[in-house]
Amino acid sequence: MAEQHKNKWKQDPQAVRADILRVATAEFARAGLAGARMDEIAARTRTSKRMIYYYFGDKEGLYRAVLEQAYRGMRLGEQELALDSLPPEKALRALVVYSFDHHWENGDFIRLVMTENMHEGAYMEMSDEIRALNASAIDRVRQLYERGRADGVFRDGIDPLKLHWLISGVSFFYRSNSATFGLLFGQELFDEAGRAAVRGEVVEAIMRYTLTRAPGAEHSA
Amino acid sequence: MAEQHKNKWKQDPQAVRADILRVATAEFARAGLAGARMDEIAARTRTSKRMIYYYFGDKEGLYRAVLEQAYRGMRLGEQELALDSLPPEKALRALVVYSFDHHWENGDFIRLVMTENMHEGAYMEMSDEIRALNASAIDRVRQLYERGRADGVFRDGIDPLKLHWLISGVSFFYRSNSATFGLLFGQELFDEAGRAAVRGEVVEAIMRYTLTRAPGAEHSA
Amino acid sequence: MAEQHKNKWKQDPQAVRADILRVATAEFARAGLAGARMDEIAARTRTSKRMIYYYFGDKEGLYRAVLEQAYRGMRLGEQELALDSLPPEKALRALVVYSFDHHWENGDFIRLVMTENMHEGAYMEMSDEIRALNASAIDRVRQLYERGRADGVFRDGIDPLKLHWLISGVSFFYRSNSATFGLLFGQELFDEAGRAAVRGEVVEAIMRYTLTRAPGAEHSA
Amino acid sequence: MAEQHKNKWKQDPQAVRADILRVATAEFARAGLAGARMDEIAARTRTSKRMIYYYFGDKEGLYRAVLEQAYRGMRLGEQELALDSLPPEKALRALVVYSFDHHWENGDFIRLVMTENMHEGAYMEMSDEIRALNASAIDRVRQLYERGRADGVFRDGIDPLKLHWLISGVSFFYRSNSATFGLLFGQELFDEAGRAAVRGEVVEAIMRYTLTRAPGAEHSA
DNA sequence: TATGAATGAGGCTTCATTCAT
DNA sequence: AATGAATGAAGCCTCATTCAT
Repeated sequence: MAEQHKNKWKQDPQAVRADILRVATAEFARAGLAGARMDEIAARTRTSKRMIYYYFGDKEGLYRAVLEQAYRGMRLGEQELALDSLPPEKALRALVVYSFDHHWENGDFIRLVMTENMHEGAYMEMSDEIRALNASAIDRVRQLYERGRADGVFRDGIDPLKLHWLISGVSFFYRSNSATFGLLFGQELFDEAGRAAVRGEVVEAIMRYTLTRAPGAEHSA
Repeated sequence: MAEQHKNKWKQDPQAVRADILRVATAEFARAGLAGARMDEIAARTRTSKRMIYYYFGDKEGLYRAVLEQAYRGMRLGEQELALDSLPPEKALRALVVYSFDHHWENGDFIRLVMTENMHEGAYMEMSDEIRALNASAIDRVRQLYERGRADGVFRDGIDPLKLHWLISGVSFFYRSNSATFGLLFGQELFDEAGRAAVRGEVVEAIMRYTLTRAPGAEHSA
Repeated sequence: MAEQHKNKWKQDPQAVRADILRVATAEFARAGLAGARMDEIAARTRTSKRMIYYYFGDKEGLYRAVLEQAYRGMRLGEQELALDSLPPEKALRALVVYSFDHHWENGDFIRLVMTENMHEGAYMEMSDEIRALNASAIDRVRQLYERGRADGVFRDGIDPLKLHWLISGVSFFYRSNSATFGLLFGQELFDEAGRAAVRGEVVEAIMRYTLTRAPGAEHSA
Repeated sequence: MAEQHKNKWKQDPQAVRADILRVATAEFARAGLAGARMDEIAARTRTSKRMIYYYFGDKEGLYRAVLEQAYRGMRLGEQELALDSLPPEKALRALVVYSFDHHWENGDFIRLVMTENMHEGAYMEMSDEIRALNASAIDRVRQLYERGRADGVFRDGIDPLKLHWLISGVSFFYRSNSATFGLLFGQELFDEAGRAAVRGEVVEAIMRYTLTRAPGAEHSA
């Protein structure tokens, strides 16, 4: 009776795998690869420690599976954003806003990527899937940029890859370094209002970087 | 042979402390707090494991000392940059270039800050010194911005704190996430030429964000 | 040869636990909490050091388990003494004799209690079980005393708790301080004959403390 | 200036020794031989760790010195009690009361003797001085008893050594086991009122054990 | 006589992983 | 497919003690 929550779904390998991955994601995100504890994961799982090894081989195998799923989830989320139906400038604004918020809301993903970077990308390197997933990300930016340049809204000479890098970078950094930056320069940058303000400036910066004329000119005209 | 370099300079506490910190910085930067190995640090030191505990108490105490020294070194380095003697626009360009390069060259610092963010800034929070060190960083940007605004080169309405955040953010991210970003989108972004190109775009973005008129106008005139 | 007795009975948790407790009891009794060595315990066990931590968590957890078992064993032993079938005076004599001998024969228990008192009872305080066990001990004395008082053999005004304390005290002290007392005043007090003599005097003292008339009067009459 | 309390009395070996012994007594009493920490002692001393080794050789040497001093102090205290000027019965009452209170007030001594008994008296055995000190203790009881027996107040057949043992035992036990006994049977036995009550019963028990007639008869007559 | 620095040996505990059923 | 028991290797830390000055 005290164990009633264990083994609810015997004979459902997919569910067991998903359960383990859910718990492991939280644990690896919390503590990194070295800091994560297999015991902790097993304890929070609906199944036993033995099953983790059965399904994932070892700690690194589990970590890799977690990383892959995290990237998959992140990229899938991005696809819900329909940029093609918007005019280029609005689409770019939407993309930046989305990127900024999406990163903020996915702290576990951020922390897994930080972890992975601490390991010099060694585990991501093993995963063909992750690279395939990201190829499309850059395409979206490229198409958007080309569309805007054709319209004359976006200036020439911008490398879509660097534009993507810039947008990702500030979005990522805002979340990844919120702890230290908040401590050093004030938590106000990271509360509800501060986040809106920073996001506004990020959009401003990206638009000024991209647009032919200064942003806001459309309003003054 | 493995022990040949032990105990060369007995009875020099400052040197011993410095030696330990040097080695520990590399190890914590390499593997994070959980992944670092006291044995590894001790082995690479001119002294013994016992002395590490003698001087720093425990692993966390050593980590804290490493973190403090890393911030100290980073901020001290920044002060060699003389911005006041340059006109605002050139000074800002110099600041961005310096920030970008300085972060790139200090990978250990970057990785320690990543580690610290994985720990939600828990150890930095204990250090009054670190906060004191960083207070001046923001002042430099503020003074520069005010100077440029007075001259009319910089537009109104920019928050120096957010400007500092933006510059730090892209500089930090370029290094912190070079592994994963390079894997996903090509290592060319991070080789010598790529770095120059990215740096150029970063300067461009910051200048466009800040200047009253579009950057490069000075050249075309 | 040193390892020949390892792992004879795999997969029998109760036996493993019991084995560990048996060895740990001897070690903690020998050297106290600080002086006991986990390595020593592990070495004398049929299992490994790792299993001690598996079952008992840490050194203090093991010590607590040892302490609880020691009290349990001591109190269980006492229950084999049937006092109700004897007339009060004889029952009290039997109780004192039993207490005196029982303490003497259980040196490990004595030393564990000494250890616990060195720690101000900190570990016993955590154990509800130990307190429950001892509640009955005082009841037995109370019932015996009431019976004797009803018969007029025991004088009025005695607090059963203090009577219990007195009996326990001398019984405990005879064993706990035999080393120092024997060194200072002669080992003869603690050899076979000396023990019988002291026990006789202890009984005499308790009876004189309790009886309405002087003890031995029954013989002279 | 931060160190002003160190080294106040350079060149006064006796004071330094006394200072070390004072601190070490508290530490060994607190934690026993194995649990005591040389660092802790050194830190609380007005001198340095090196001096402890200089004066006492090693930890065991220091412990022995502490033990000897503790016994010396205890026996010296006892000599202030003038029994010869009192009639035997009153003298015995005074002796019991004194023993009970004196033990209670000297918790450090009690704990050192407990410690020594955990070590089977191994260190006391090395000290001729301690044995010499205690020889006189038994003499005092013997003389008192003989005096009382000559008067007819004390009954025949009592062994002064056992009488001494009995008095010491209950006095010692009351203090040594107050933690566990208090936890098991209530702390009231050990508060101010409880202590007075227990002391009264201890006196009662010893008097009933010793006197020819029942105690209190003198009052009723 | 005095001190801060240094040390080797050993202490407790934790980890990812595997075994027996 | 599943579990509780078991494990070896290695982790961090503390101890009494001694050295260099």
